[in-house]
Amino acid sequence: MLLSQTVIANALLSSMPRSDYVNSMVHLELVNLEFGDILYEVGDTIKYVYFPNDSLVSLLTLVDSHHALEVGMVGSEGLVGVAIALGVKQSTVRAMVQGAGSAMRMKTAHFRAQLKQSASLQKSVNLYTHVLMAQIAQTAACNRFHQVESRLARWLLMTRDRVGMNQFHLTQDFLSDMLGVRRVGVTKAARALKDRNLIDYSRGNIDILDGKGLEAAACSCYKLSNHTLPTRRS
Amino acid sequence: MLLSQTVIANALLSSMPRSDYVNSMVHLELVNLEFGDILYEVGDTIKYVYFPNDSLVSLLTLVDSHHALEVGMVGSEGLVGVAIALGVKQSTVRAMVQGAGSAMRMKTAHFRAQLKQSASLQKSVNLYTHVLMAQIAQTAACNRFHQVESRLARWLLMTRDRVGMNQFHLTQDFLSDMLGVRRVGVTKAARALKDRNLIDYSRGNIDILDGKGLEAAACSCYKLSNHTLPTRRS
DNA sequence: GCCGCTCTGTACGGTGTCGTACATACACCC
DNA sequence: GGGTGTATGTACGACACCGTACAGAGCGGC
Repeated sequence: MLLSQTVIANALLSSMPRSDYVNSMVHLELVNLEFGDILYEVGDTIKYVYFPNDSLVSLLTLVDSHHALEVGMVGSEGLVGVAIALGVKQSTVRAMVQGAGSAMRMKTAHFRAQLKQSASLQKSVNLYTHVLMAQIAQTAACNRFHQVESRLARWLLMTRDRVGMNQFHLTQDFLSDMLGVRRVGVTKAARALKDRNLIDYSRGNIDILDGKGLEAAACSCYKLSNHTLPTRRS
Repeated sequence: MLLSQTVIANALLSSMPRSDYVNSMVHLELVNLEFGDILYEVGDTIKYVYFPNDSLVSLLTLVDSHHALEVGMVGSEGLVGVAIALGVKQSTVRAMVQGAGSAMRMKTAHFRAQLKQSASLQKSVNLYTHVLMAQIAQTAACNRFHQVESRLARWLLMTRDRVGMNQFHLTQDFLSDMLGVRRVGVTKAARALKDRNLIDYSRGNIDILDGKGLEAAACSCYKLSNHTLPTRRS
C-alpha cells in the first residue's frame, strides 16, 4: 500500500498508538494541496477533514463580503475541520491553502467513527481544538492593538515555524487579506522590515534573513500563540 | 434539596434528559456571581465550570498587560470553562462577571466525569464550544474592520439578548475594556447613539430605547454571531 | 527583444482612533 | 446642603491606516 511508504508528518496522526493508527490508515487518503485551493467556503458542508503534512492552511473570516481576515493557521501540528469533532457539519470559516504541500484527508463519517474508537485521537484532537481556540482569541486581540509591521513579522514567523523553512512564496496582495489591511499597508510594513535586513523578498519570494531580529520586531503575541506548538523551531 | 426549587435557566443543563440530569444535580452548586468577580485569571487552574442562569460572563484576552479585549460573552446559553471539556486545565483567558446573577457551578473533576456519563451533555457542550469558537472568530474580524459606534451597538444588543432586559448597568470605563478602545472613544460612540434616541444612559444605567434602530446601527456581525443563540429574542 | 501581466513602490488627502488633560454633571453621605 | 467621588463630556495634536490612483520593476511568452 502506498500509504505505508508515505511520510506522515502530521503530529495528530503520528502521535496515535500503532494499533489505533492501523485502523485509521485505511481511511486516510494522501492528497496534494495547491496554493489557493479552497477546502471549505463559509457555510459549506465539511466532506473531509485534512491533516496537513508539509502544507499550510489558513482559516479566514469574511466580513461584509469584501474584507478577509485570517483567524487561524493550520500546519502539521493540527487538522482542518475541527468543527466535525464538535458535532458540527458546516464550516464557519473559509479554509484556504496558503502553502502548497501534501496532507492526509479522511471522510467526515470515517473521522467521526475513528474518534469514537480511538481515545488517543479524541484526546489529541480536543487538545488541538483548544490550541486553535486560544490562537484565534490571541489573534483577535493582536489585530486590535498591534500595528501592521509587528503583525506582519509575527505572521511570517508563524508561517516559517509551520513550513519549517526560511523561504516561502506569498505575495503582498495575499498577505493583505491575511492581516486584514490594504495591500499598500503590507508594502510599507514589508519595506520597513527589509530595510532593517530582517527579511528579503521579490515578487512573492520571501526570505527570512534574521529570525531573531524578526522576533524582536514581532509583537508579544508571537511567543504566546506558539508556546503550544509542538514542532517548535529553536 | 434546595436545588430542586431553583430555576435552572441554563440551556446546557436544562436540555439534559432527566436521568442524566439527576446524576449531575448532586454535583451542582448554586452560586451568586457579583459584578466584577474574576472566575479565572489567565493561566489559572480551572477549579469550577460555571453554567450561568441569569448572570453574564465576559471572556477577555489581555495584551501587553494593560490592554484588555473581550473575545467572548457567556450567558445562560453556554458555560464558562469549555477548556476542561477539551482536556485542558488552565484558562487562556480572563473570565469576569459582567452581569450579576446566579449560576450553577460544578467542580472540574465532577464535570469531566459527567461528560463521560452523559452523551447528551457531551454533545451540547461540544456544540457550545463550536458556537463560542465561531463567536470569537467573528469578534476578531469585527474588531478589525468595524468602528467603535457599530461595535458598541452590537455589544449592547448581545448583552440585552443574554440578560433578557433592555436595561443594565455598565460604565463607559468598563465598556472601554470590552471593546478595546479608550474610555473617551466609548463616550463619543455612546453619545452618538443617544443623540439618535437609540439608547439612553446615565452614570452606568443603560437603557435600550429602540432595539430595531440599534440593530440597524450595529454591524452585520450582530446577526451572524447570534444566529446560533438558542434564547433568541424577537 | 518586445509585449503583457503581475508584483511592488510612491503619493495624496481624509478620517478614525490614540494619549492625555481637564471640565462638567450626577449621586451619595455626613 | 455642601463636599466627595465617580461618571461623563470636551478639547487637541499626533499618527496609523484608509481608499484610490498611478508609476516602476521583474518575469514569462511569442
